[in-house]
Amino acid sequence: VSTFARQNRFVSADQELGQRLGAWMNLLQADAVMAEVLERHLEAVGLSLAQHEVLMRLARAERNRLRMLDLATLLLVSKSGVTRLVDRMEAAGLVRREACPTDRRVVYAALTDEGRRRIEAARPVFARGLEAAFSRHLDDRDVATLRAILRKVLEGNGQWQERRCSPTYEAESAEPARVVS
Amino acid sequence: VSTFARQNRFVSADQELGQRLGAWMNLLQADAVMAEVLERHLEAVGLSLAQHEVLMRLARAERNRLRMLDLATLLLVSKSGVTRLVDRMEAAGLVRREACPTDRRVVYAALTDEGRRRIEAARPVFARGLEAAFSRHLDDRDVATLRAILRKVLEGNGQWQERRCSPTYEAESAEPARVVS
DNA sequence: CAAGATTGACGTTTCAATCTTC
DNA sequence: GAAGATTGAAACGTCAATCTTG
Repeated sequence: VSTFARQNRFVSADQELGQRLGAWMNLLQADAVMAEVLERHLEAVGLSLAQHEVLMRLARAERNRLRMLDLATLLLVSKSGVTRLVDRMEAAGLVRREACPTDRRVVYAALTDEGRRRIEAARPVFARGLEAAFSRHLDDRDVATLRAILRKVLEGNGQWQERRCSPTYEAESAEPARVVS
Repeated sequence: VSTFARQNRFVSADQELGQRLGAWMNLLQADAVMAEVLERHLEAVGLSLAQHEVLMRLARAERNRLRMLDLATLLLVSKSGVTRLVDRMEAAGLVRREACPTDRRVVYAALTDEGRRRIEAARPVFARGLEAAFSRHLDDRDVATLRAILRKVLEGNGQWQERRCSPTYEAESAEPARVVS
C-alpha cells in the first residue's frame, strides 16, 4: 500500500465499513445503469420510465384506477409529485381523473383507452429493456438470490409491502379493455 | 423453467419478466429506503447525501482534489450537475475551486479545512446510517453475494469501474488524461 | 477541431401552505 | 381536527449552447 494510502484516514477507516459501502455504491450504480437502459428502450414508444410505471400500476389495479395517494406510495414519490405527474399524463391523454362517489376528498387516476394501448405497446419493449439490462447477465438463481437479499433489507427497514414489491405482471391483461364513456 | 413452459413463449416470457420486474422494483425501493435513512442520519451533521458523497470522494482522492469531470463521473451526474453542486458547496465553504497549472481548461474541486472537518464528523454518523439501513439485516455472505450479483449486472452493461464501484480502491488520478498514441 | 467547464432555459420533484371534505 | 389533494415557491438536475484553452 502506498504512502498516500497510509496517510489517508479514509482508506483505513473504510475497512470498518468494509464491503457495505461498496454494496451501497453498487446498488446506486446498478440502479442508474438500469434506469438509463430502460429509459432508452421506452423512448421507442414515447414513454418516460415514470409514465410507464404509472400506466403499469394502473393497468394491474382493480378497475384500472388508483387513488392519488395510493399511486404516490406505489411510485415512491410525494403527494405533490403524483399530482404533477398525473397532470402531465392527463394532458397527454394517458390517464384521466375520476371522482369518488363515496368520498369526495378522493381523486382516482384511471387508465384511458389511449393509456391502455400505450402500456400494451410498451410491454414487449420494456421486457426487452429489462432483458438487456438485467436478464442477459444473470441466471434465474441470481435473480432469486438478489430478490431474497433485497427483501431482507426492505423487511429490516419495515418497508416490505407485497403489493409494491412483488409484482404479478399477469394481472395486466386479465380484463378486456373497458368501455369508456 | 420446464420444457413445456419454454415452448410456450407467452408463459415463459411472463414468468421470467415477473421475476425480473420484481427484482427491479426491489432494487428501486431498497435504494429509496437506504437513501432516506442515510439522509436522515446525515442531517445531524448538516450534510445532504450528495454533499457527503462529494466530500467522501475528495477525501480519498490524491491531494484531496478531483477534476470537475472526474468528480461528475464518480457521482453519476452530468457535467453541469457537478458545476451546480460544487457552486453550492463552495458557497457553503465545504470545497474550493482550484486552477490547474498545466492545463488551464481544468478546474479542480478541492477539500477545504472546513470540508475535511465535516466529512470526518460525518464518518461515524454515516457508518451508523449504513449499519441501520443495511448491515444490520444482512450477514457478510449476503453482502458479498449482493456485490457479486450487482457486479455482474454492471459488467454486463460495461459500467464496472473499479474506481467508482470499489470503495477500497485508494488512488484517484489527479493528473489530466494521458494521451494515448 | 476537441476537451473541459460554465451558463441559460427548462423539466421534474419536494416542502409548506391551502383548500375541501370527512 | 384529520385526511386527501392541489398549489406556489424553491431546489435540483439535465440538455444544448457557449466560452476558453489545448
